[in-house]
Amino acid sequence: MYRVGEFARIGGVSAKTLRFYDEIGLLRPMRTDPVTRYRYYSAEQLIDLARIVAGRDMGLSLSEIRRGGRRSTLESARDRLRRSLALAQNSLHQIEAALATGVTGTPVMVKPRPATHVASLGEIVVGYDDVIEAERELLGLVPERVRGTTRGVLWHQCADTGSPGGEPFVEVRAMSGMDRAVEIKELPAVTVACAYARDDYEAAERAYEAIRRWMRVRPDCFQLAGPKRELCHGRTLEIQFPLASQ
Amino acid sequence: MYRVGEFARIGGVSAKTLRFYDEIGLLRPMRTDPVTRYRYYSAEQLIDLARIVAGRDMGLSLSEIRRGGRRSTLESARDRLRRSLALAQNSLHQIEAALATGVTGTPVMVKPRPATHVASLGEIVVGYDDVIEAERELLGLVPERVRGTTRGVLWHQCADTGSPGGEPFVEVRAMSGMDRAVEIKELPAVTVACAYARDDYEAAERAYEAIRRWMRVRPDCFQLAGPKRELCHGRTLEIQFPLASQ
DNA sequence: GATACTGTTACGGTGCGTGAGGGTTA
DNA sequence: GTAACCCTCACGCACCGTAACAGTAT
Repeated sequence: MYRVGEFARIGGVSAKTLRFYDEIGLLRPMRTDPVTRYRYYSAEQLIDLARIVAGRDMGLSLSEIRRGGRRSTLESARDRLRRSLALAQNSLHQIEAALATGVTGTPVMVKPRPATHVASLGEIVVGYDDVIEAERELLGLVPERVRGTTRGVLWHQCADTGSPGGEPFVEVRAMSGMDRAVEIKELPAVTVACAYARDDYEAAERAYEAIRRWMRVRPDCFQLAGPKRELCHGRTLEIQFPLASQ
Repeated sequence: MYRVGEFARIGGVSAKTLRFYDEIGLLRPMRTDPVTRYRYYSAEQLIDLARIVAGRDMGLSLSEIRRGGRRSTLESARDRLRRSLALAQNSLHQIEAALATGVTGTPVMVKPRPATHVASLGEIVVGYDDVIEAERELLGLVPERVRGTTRGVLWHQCADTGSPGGEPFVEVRAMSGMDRAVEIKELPAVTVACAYARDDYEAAERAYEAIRRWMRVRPDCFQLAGPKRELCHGRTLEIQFPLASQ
């Protein structure tokens, strides 16, 4: 019979851990002195402890260990581990990229975006002033009560000319009651890399450059998937690059 | 100005998270209505939120994020990530090995062992009965009051003959007062893979086989480093394979 | 008697998720 | 009026580490 301290030393865990396992009923000592409350463990219980520690090392939770080593448990734990491993890998990429490109840059974050219904004029215009004009026209055609809160510009890369074309859009909540000139389409759900800029040209350029650099550092992870989105939140601009994770 | 729900949707986090960040002072809303306690965020605060989320995605803790993106912070976070990545990789190996070799086998665990002083006869004997005999002799030569609680046998692999030789040992607490025939040596600190068996021959064989299989599945991680140890805890046998992590 | 154990209780840390129960806004 | 918001508690989770204070084994 061993007391906690020695049993802990032999088993390679802390006495505190053993007390905890006792408390939650995961590994009860063979005998507990009813007067002193001292815990006494038998040598055979080293086997039980080994099973627990082995499970812990495989990333199982204590309740999974308690349920015993069922195949399905192990499989779900494996999937969980794979996912968290991918996340950690990604974090490592991020951090190494940040260290490489300088710490103080514009922050770039990744987030999933749900699908949205938007209205647009259905045409792509080139040139800054024309985009502004098109936006004004669009807002005139979509009554305020059907508008959602999101509006901005989709920037298409014209494959032939190489010059970017803009397509202003507003989110809409209802699909009817619209002028015939506007076209309703769906912005598909997608994960985007995004950066913010205060609404001036230089800041916007810096944000674009930050995302471009961010993507250049991870060419193996992400590819651009679809037109870039420029969203307008009051005075703050949000630049989104849709990503296809690869 | 946005209320928490909409700000959360735009920023890609939950309203709960925003309330939490407010509570800990990480991201205070621009304005809080003193009567209703409603939180109101400005568009510019999306930039602050982006910095937080980007940091989180890099695996920084909230307090690290709060301290701002110092280079040293990022470097220590990177090291932390590398370590936890290695752990997770290892867990994944373990679990895949367990799935491959069958779930219900003898559990194998890894643990670090501190260095120990032991007494032995200084000779390696071959044959089960001879080992038993040598052990008896050793125990006769080491007085009980200097013995530690650990005793067992070191199994050396004789390179020439290929046949294993056993060397019984007992842990000692004092280095003096020993018969001249016994030799004091140090079992070095080492990480071991271990398995337990009830004290019969078949169970011991199964435990050996379990560790061998366990190591075969991970040839890239670990190599055998030194003589195997067989420890005797009452009726329970502990088999230890010293590992050199590679 | 000294020292090395052991006991219990309680709090802390990470980053929120999940209600419950009740006001507020459009 | 009625959704759809929002608020503040307060607890839960996973796995122990770390005191603090007091009794126990050798």
